[in-house]
Amino acid sequence: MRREASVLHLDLDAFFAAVEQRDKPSLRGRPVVVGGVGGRGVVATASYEARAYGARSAMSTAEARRRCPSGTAFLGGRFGAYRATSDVVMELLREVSPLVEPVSIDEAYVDLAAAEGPDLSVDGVTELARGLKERIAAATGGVTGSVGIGSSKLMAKLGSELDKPDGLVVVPPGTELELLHPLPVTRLGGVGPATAERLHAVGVRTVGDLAARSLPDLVALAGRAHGTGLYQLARAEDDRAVVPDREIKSVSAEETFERDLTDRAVLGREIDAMAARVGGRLRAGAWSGRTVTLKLRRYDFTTLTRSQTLPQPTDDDRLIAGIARRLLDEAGTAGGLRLLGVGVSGLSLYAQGDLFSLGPDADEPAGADDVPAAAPEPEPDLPAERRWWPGQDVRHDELGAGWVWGRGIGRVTVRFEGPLTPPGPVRTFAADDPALHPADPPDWRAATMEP
DNA sequence: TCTGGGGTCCTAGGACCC
DNA sequence: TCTGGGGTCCTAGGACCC
Repeated sequence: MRREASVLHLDLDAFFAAVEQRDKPSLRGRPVVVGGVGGRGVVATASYEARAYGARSAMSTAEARRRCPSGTAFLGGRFGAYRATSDVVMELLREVSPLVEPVSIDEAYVDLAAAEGPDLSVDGVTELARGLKERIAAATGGVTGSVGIGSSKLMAKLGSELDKPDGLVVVPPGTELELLHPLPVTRLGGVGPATAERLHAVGVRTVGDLAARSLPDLVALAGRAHGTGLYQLARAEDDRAVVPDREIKSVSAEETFERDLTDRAVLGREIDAMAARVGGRLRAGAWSGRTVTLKLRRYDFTTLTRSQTLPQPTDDDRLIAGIARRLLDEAGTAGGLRLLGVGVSGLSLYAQGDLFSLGPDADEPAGADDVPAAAPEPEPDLPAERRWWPGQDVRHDELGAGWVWGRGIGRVTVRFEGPLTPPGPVRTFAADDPALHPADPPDWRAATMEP
C-alpha cells in the first residue's frame, strides 16, 4: 500500500455491448446481448438495458433469451471492432503515464506515480480522472468507463466497481479499511465460488470477518499462497506493482461443438484446424513452445487434459496436431465429446527454424523449410444462410453498409445504418444474394477527422 | 437447448538427480 | 538389514479472472 492515491483502475462499461450500440444506432437505449448465439452459447456482455431484465455475463444465452423481451438484440462478437476501440483507450492511458498494465481488452491499471510531475492529492487525481474519462468518451464515439483510484491495485479496482457505469471514485489514503471491512469477501479478487463456500462454512462473510482470522487458519483453509494473499488483502496490504508488457505463457484454441462428436476423422480435422490457429499465432509472435496440451470435455461435462513435452520447442502446425491427435487416441472419445482444445505452453522466443536466420534482411534462399507447415484454412463449405451471423458487418452493392439483424432458412435480414447515421431501414435478401458481402467494421470517428 | 473462450497461478505426486 | 533430503522437471487437475 502506498501513501498516496497513485494507482488508477479503468473498467469500460458493458464494453462489447457499448461498441455495438455505438455502431448500430437502432440499438441505442435498447437491450443488447453479445456472446455465443448458438445452442450452447453464453453471454459475454449484456447492456445495462438487458441487465434490467436479468441478463448477466456467463449466463447461457438460452437463459438470457427467456429473460429478455422480444426485440432484444442477440449478437455474436465483432472482436476486431472491440480491439480497435480498446487500442484507442489504451493509448489515451499511456498519455497519462508510461506505466499501463492492460488486464484484458476492457480493463487496465495505470501507475500515476510514474507520470511526469503528477499532483497526487485527492483533488489532483480526481481532476486527472475527469479529463481522462472525457477524452475516452470523445475518442471512442461515446464508450464510457468507470475509474477507481487508490493506494493499491486492490483499492483502485474496488473504487472502479463502486459507482458503475461512468463512475469515478477516489479512495482517500487512510480510509482503506473503512471501505474494505464491510464488503462481502466475494468482492476480493481470488475469492470465487469454492473459496467463498469454505469461508462461509467457518462463518466468514465480510472482509472484516476475514481480517479477524489468523494466518495459519487461512493457510489451512485456502492453501499457502492463497491463504497468505487473503490475510494481506483483508488488511489492505497490497504492494502488487503495475506491470506493463507481461510475458505471454501459453497459446491455445478450443471449441465447443453444437452437438457432441465421436467420429475420430471429424475430431481429427478439428484438431488440425485448432493446431493451425495456435501455430499461426505462435509464428505471428515469433514464439515456440515445448509442451503440447489437449483439452477435452466429455458429454457429461467432465473435463480433462493430456500433455506431452518435447525436447525442442516448436511452432509447427503438423507437429502440434500430430501430438494432439495421439493424445486424443489415448484419451478416447467414448460417449461423445462436447469440447476439444489444443494448446502450447513452455514458450520461448524464436522458432527453431529461425536459429540460423539473420533476421528479415538475411539473404536466404527459399527452401523446403520455408513452406508453411499447413495450407491456410479452406473456406468452410457452409450452406448460404450459415455464412451470416447476427451483428456481422456487411455491405450491399446498391444499399451500402449495414449489419445482419437476423437470418432464416435461405434468408438474411440486414439493417442499413452505421455509427454516424440515424437508425436505418431493414431489408431481407436471399442468403446467397451475390450483391451482399461480409465487410470490415465501420469507422466511428467523425468525418471531420478524415483527410 | 444449462454450463464459451482465452488466459494465469497454484498444488501435488512421481521421476530423477546429487 | 527402517525411513535422508532438497531441488527440478513433468503431468494433471482445480480455482479463478475477464
